[in-house]
Amino acid sequence: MGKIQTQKVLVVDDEEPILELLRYNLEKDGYQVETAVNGVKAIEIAKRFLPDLVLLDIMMPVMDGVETCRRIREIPELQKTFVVFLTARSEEYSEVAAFDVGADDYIMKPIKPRALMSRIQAIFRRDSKTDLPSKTIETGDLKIDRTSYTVTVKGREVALPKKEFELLYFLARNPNKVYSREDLLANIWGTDVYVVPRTVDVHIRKVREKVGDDYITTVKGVGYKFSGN
Amino acid sequence: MGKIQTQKVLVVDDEEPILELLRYNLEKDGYQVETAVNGVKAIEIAKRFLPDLVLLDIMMPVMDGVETCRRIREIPELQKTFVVFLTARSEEYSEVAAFDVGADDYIMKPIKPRALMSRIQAIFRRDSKTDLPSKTIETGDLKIDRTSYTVTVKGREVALPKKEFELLYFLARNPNKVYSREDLLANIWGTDVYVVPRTVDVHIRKVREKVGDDYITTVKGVGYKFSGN
DNA sequence: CCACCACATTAAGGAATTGTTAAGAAACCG
DNA sequence: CGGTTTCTTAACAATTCCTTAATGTGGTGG
Repeated sequence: MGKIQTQKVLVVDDEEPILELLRYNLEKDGYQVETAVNGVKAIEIAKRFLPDLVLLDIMMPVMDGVETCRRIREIPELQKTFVVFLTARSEEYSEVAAFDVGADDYIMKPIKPRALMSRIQAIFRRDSKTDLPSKTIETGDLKIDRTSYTVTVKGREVALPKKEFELLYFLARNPNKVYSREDLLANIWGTDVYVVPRTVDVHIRKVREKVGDDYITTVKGVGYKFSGN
Repeated sequence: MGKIQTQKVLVVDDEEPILELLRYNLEKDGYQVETAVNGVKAIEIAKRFLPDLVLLDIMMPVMDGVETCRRIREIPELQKTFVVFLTARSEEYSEVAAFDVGADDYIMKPIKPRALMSRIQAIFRRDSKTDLPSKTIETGDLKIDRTSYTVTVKGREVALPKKEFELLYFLARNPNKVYSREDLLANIWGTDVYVVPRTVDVHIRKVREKVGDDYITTVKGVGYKFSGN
């Protein structure tokens, strides 16, 4: 496994054990690692270390991950740097918010090292940032804009509440893929909260009410999917 | 509610109240549960019980969780078993060691039963995803896509109800192999429900009605087979 | 040629799943 | 704090799907 890597990774988290866990696994895979315990120090280190990838905890004292990411994005030398968020809760910062400040990926804690490493490899593999997830998804006469949490249907703009938006956004990211209620709960609500699966139905209905019945299809006994026409 | 689960869970913790709490919640959700109060007994029980998941307290007398996990990983029959650590906040330092011996996840104490159950579901769901065989089958002008639960015949997309889809998908996975009605019932309906074998005929007919008569062939006195042209 | 057998087809009742609504709880916002 | 929006849950309605049994069809051997 001793692949020769020259990639530089900066890990930012306020919890010492997490830093060690990540450093241990990254170095084992041959990455060059630096760590920082808050956003301010991260910026400092980033300027001289010029990492290829920053792993950034969203919840931190002094300067949180979102703000740190925004500052990193302003540094000319770091234009090509990847930023990946680490987050414990789906409630406080959503995937949508993370992408909005220029994150390249979004990983939920608890961190499973093997899964994380394969995600990181995947990020480096798409070396050009051309295939960044775009800020909007467009199919037919539906436009989903994650910066404003709005959806435009046939030119008519509709504002969706958070859960409804994320539901539609999640389904639309993988058109035609069927997700069970449990899949949707795990991905949108997170695994740390429990809500009854039928709650999904209600949100589905509200989304349909607002954007029309033509986009989300029910697959009985299985789940829901987005049908790009 | 009473979904039939056959998943086996071994809970290992030195605190009796924790064991009871977990047993109660797991059994309520239909899991088959065994418990052990230390690592040595856990290994013993695991060898004969062959659990699908082990919930393992990190801090235990006699043999701690990390060592127990290492031993479990050495047992050939338990290669596919998930190991999830239970850990209190103050014990976070052990994460590195925990993942290094092959843990699949960790859950923080104090345990919130509903969140725990949702995490456990997520773990098993992840598993069932990975061992699914190739998601789409293509032969001639028929395409069967398990991701979207749709079948495409000569470019025309048809939606099949669950049982019909499963039936077609199952037959198509082994073209030209003849399955008796009993085989099909056992594999698609499962062994714990009884339906009369002729029910299969009705489903076969409905599938033919939707995708055409050219794909499923009747072998008189034996059963049905998928004929890849 | 007819009786029998296996499968095909149909229709109807019941089972299971999803749609819809409303009400209370929780989060949000001045 | 109020007032408002959003989220969750539970109840009931609507719908789809599954199963069964009854009847139809074609082939086959006596």
